[in-house]
Amino acid sequence: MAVTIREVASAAGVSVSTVSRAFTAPDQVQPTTRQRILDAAAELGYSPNPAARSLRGSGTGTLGLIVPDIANPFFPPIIKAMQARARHLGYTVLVADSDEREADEMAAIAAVSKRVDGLILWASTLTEDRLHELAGRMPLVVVNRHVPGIPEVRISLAAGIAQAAEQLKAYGHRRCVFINASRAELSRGKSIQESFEALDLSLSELGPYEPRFETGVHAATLVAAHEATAVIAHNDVVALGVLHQMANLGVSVPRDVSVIGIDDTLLASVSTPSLTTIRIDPEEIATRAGDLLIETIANAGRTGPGLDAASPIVEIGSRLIPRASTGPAPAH
Amino acid sequence: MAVTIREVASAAGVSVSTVSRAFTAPDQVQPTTRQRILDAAAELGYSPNPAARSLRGSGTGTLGLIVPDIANPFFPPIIKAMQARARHLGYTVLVADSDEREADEMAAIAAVSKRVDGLILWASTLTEDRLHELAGRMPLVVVNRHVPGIPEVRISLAAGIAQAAEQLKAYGHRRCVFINASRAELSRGKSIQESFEALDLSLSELGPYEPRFETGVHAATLVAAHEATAVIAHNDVVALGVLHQMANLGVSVPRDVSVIGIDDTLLASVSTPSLTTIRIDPEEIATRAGDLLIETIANAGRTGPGLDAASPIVEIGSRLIPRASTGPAPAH
DNA sequence: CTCCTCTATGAAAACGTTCCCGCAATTTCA
DNA sequence: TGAAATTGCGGGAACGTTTTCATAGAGGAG
Repeated sequence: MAVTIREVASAAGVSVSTVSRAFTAPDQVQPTTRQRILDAAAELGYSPNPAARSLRGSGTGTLGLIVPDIANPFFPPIIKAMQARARHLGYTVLVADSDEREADEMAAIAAVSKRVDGLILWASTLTEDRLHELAGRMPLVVVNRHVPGIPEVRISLAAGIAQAAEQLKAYGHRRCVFINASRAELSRGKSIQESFEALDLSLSELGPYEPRFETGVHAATLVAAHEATAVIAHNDVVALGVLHQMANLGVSVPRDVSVIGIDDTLLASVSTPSLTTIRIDPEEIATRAGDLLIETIANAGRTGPGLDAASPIVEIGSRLIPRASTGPAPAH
Repeated sequence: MAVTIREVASAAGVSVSTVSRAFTAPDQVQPTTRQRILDAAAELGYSPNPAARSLRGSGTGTLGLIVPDIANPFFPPIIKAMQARARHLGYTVLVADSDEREADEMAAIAAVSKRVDGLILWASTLTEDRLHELAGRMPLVVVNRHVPGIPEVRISLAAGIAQAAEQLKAYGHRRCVFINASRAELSRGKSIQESFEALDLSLSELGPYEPRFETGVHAATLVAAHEATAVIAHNDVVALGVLHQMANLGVSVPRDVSVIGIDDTLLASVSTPSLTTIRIDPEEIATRAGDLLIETIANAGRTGPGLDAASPIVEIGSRLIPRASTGPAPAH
């Protein structure tokens, strides 16, 4: 039914080998011949069948991306950016989500693993052993997870947190609250606590909770008890919960209390007041993770799997996006 | 490198044909033999290679979904639901976005078309001719687009709009404003205008604009001039723009003005005040569209392409989700 | 003029399945 | 009990590529 390489070959008066080469190794075929082939292909509407292509062993041309939750507003821009990057590099991206459950993640991996050349696992729930085993079978990149020997992209909130502390300090805040729902990026390196202490700001930690809107609602009522004038939330959704409850309590943001989110999702820019937040650039993370995977794939082909030198770690920074939910601390 | 059907065959002491049958037509092989094969396969960690499988002609086991914009918060829940549904039915979903530009949509289609058994095109920008041509080459389902002869899922906002009108009427509103940024679902059937007129409510239309937050900000300032006490926005993002600007203007929602969004995205439930909106169930639409495509694929295999009787149209309803952004009209 | 080295091309194997045929053994029916 | 139908399985072609190997011709060096 579909037009095959053979038809192109006979239309151009060459063998199938030459047609194949005209596409995959254009400089191995004489310019005039190549042009004739390309013309014939265009005329017939030919494009190579990826199934046949990958069967013969040259990879699938597809990258797998497993995220915890596609519907979490943090991920769609990342998916979009990775698609764009991958398409630019001649790859397709196959996305699946794990629902943050190990069983579902395994199922997702099983479903895509044979269709892709490599996998990006975001905040994987798998054990270290399983990840190593998987890495032995196919190129792997983990994000927001550290496993020795596996290439990794890590997000560092340090810069963003430091800037948040600087801003709050400059605004005259003294006592702050952090609503914790366990972000892997925060458990590493200089902790949020240290960043605040360095500026002589007190920081109380609430939680750990689940990263939900209701968590913010709940935590907001506790802020007063801590005599705090600023809140940093686990992410934008939680921060919006805080905003919501503050409004209910008749507490004005930012006049009485300042609120800071994390992620800079769409939510942050469309809330009222617009939300000061710590941005993690989706394009950067998508590009770096995608490129790292492609590099890992190339290396696997070259040196064989398992034989990795120091597996690379790339770090993504963050920065504060000041908006309307932060302002001067109320005069005491 | 990977374990093939041949190794399973020799491990189980049968031919490759039998192993193949054990997986694809289990009732054609004797139970004891089948079990032996399944055991051997499990032991070796065998799973069939999709590339080889699709090469031989039995489809790719993948559904293609092209949406205008992955990062639009309306789509991620739909993508997620379709993935879940498809996995349940033994399919994988390959998602791409068109950025609402014809050229990009063509590129996206070209990139995925050879890898999928069929395509779901959401609000396609392609011409009717192109769509017909495409439908001749592969199973196709369009959503939010009407093309004679092509299976279609359409969203009807009629019920939701009617309920919105009912609620506003009951709350005592008289004059309303609709912020238009061209929704295909509204241009069909009983128009929004008619729904309101039927309840003796006046409705002024603003726009058409772009469906952006800033559109809501802009439109909000115009509401007072229309002496309206209720606003229906093109979607939730625009509605949040309205909320934002109303707050700026010192207009209280819902005390002075009621606001209604469309889509019931995450935004609606986490805004302050929470947003009354018209919900389109993502699970329903994903399930119906996915099932329709699978059905279309099955029919194409049976009767050959192009030979379609009446191509089915399935309609998805909508309903009002009352939240805190609507309330009694202010006493005049 | 001969031999050698390239370069451009073709022939054919291989990739891992599925599925059509064919064969034997078993069951069914008269 | 014999013929016919059915069942369970194996052999092998086919799917559309890529890639290795071989070959023919073109040049270049001696």
